[in-house]
Amino acid sequence: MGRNKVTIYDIAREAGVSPATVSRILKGSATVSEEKVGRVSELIRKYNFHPSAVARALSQTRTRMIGMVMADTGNPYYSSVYSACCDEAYKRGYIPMLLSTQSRPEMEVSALTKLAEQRVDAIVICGGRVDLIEPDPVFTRLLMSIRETTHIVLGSKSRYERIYGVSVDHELSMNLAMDYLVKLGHREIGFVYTGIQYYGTKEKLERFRREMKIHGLPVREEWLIQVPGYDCGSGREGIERLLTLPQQPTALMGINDMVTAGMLQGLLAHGLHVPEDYSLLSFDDTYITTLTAPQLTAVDYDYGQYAHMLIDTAMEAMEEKGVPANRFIVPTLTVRSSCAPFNCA
Amino acid sequence: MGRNKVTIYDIAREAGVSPATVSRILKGSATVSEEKVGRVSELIRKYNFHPSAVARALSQTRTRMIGMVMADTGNPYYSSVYSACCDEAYKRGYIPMLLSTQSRPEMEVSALTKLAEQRVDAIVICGGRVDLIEPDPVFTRLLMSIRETTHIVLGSKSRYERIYGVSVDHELSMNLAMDYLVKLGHREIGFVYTGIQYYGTKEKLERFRREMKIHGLPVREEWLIQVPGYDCGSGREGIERLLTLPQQPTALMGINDMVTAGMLQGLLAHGLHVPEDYSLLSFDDTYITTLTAPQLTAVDYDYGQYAHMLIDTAMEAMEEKGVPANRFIVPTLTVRSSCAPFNCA
DNA sequence: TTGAAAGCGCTAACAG
DNA sequence: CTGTTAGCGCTTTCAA
Repeated sequence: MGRNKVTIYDIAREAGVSPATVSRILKGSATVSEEKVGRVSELIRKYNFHPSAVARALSQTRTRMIGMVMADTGNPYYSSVYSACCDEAYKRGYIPMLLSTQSRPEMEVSALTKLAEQRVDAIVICGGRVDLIEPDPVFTRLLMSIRETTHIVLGSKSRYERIYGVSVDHELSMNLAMDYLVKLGHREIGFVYTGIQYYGTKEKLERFRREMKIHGLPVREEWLIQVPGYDCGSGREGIERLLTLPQQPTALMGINDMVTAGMLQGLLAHGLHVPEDYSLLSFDDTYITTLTAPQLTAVDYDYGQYAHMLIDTAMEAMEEKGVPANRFIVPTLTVRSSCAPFNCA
Repeated sequence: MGRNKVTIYDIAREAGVSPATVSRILKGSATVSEEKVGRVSELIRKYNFHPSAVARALSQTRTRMIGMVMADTGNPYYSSVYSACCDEAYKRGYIPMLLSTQSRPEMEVSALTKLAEQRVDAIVICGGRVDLIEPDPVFTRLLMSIRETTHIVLGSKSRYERIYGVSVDHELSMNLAMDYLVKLGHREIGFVYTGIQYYGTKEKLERFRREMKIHGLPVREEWLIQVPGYDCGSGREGIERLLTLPQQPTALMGINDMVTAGMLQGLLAHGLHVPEDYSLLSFDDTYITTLTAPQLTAVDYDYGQYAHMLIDTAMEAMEEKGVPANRFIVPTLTVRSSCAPFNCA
């Protein structure tokens, strides 16, 4: 099977032209006579000829593929980013090659290596070790070596020369969340989080403390609850721990939609009501927020815009334009039904 | 950038050996002297040399890539299948190239065309027009033409010669669901569904009617509610329509997890309780089922096994083994908290 | 407007 | 065990 692939040589021979002419017709160079275009086009159709992207890539020393390394395609956050990036890449005539590392750090190395071998024209990395506050030296070295031959764009802040970053503004995200809750009258606010080793969490936590101070509210350390993962079960666990405390906040934030959905489950399981007993606010605003009852109010990133900037940055890097090292996307707040005003008795 | 890529020629020259020797070392053919292996390996490390998969593919006329066309990577069903397929492909030394068609039929054509041009060794197609009961002639023709050069495996039943299928057993799924509900004492069962143009839905519906008859239960047509999409909003809409009816079933099934989550929302919004007032049962059992409160009881497909069979079938097809045209994966039922026994008064 | 010919970077006989 | 050589299928000067 497939051994008998037809090539431009076959087409050329049968059409009585040179392979070069077939090649020209394939890419639509106008410098070919109508007549030959017709003959060749017909043969292309007749044989269902699909020119080999492999041969073309070898010859042009570029693949028109853009590699993507994502921490976890099962996570709706990443799958949203990915979907949007696909659209953007297609629009520009590129095809995305996604490698998911399934949250396993060692797979980041193999993913990057594979993409380098595939000679993708650029690599977009979202999540994983690039987000670590404490950079991993081995991984950094790999990144540096690949950067010599392939353009790299991170879906987070870049601290590296000649590696670009497009990042959510985590601090502004927290601001939005806090402002909203405070405006609703909440003065006692808790936060269920995970991943302090990552920038996103660290920045949110720091901004949380700062904003509390600005608003003249006391930070209650026991309401800052660290859980093991970004999943639903972690959210439930957070609530279990919270509910053992003698005093309770009136509003709670969860680090992402899954954790917050878990928190909601936990509260409901205890016969508590949202938003009557607790206001709940989430970060990311993936479709998860619309699946729960009540639906979750969440800080929202425009994934379309995010993807656009990611791919644009990659394109500009390839065109050797002067690209700014870091770009940020501005979060907004999408209000649904999980938060209510708090009126102190 | 990247123009100065190092090749096996550079390595060979500097090591004082032939390119062929470098090539042998790269793939680990044992027939090279220790000494040369050492010298070459060192240079490979020194230059961070990554052999070009493009050149290799051209030379071997195979890419070791397996293409995947998925209807909607945002849908957790497909992202689960994809993740599992990634693992399976990696294990076998293949790398997956995913193209999402974002549920737009016209993108199926471009996705297949691109994968054919990329010369992937096999293509796995999940969802989209291949699942249509009424096959699309244009699409079928494309499929037939690609099948001449590339092995194709469908994530559903295949009706085509030399195209293989790995499919969920939809009829058995419905059986499992019905048996469970009937065993709980439900006699009045409704079904919110969409996609009658697809096999999966048609088979479920037919089996639903048949099972009702077998159990001696009357089918109430007004409880078979067709909604516009596979999303949460459709589920809510289904419930709205159901609640206008004079009589109500005691148990409801939703065509997938999103629809069922929407149904749950709809019921809760009306002050109804699950499972006390209505039992709710879903199909697919993606992680969505664990995000709602109560968590959803659902018919479960083993995605790991599904992916395994999909990729295995592709491998066997490539090895020209005698592959059975269609294989099925056997569903199971995962019981959570959305169904309760029904005791007629 | 067209064709010849030299690559692109690797692999795989085939000799030696 | 190792080197030479001829592709793999397309693009791209360079001439004509």
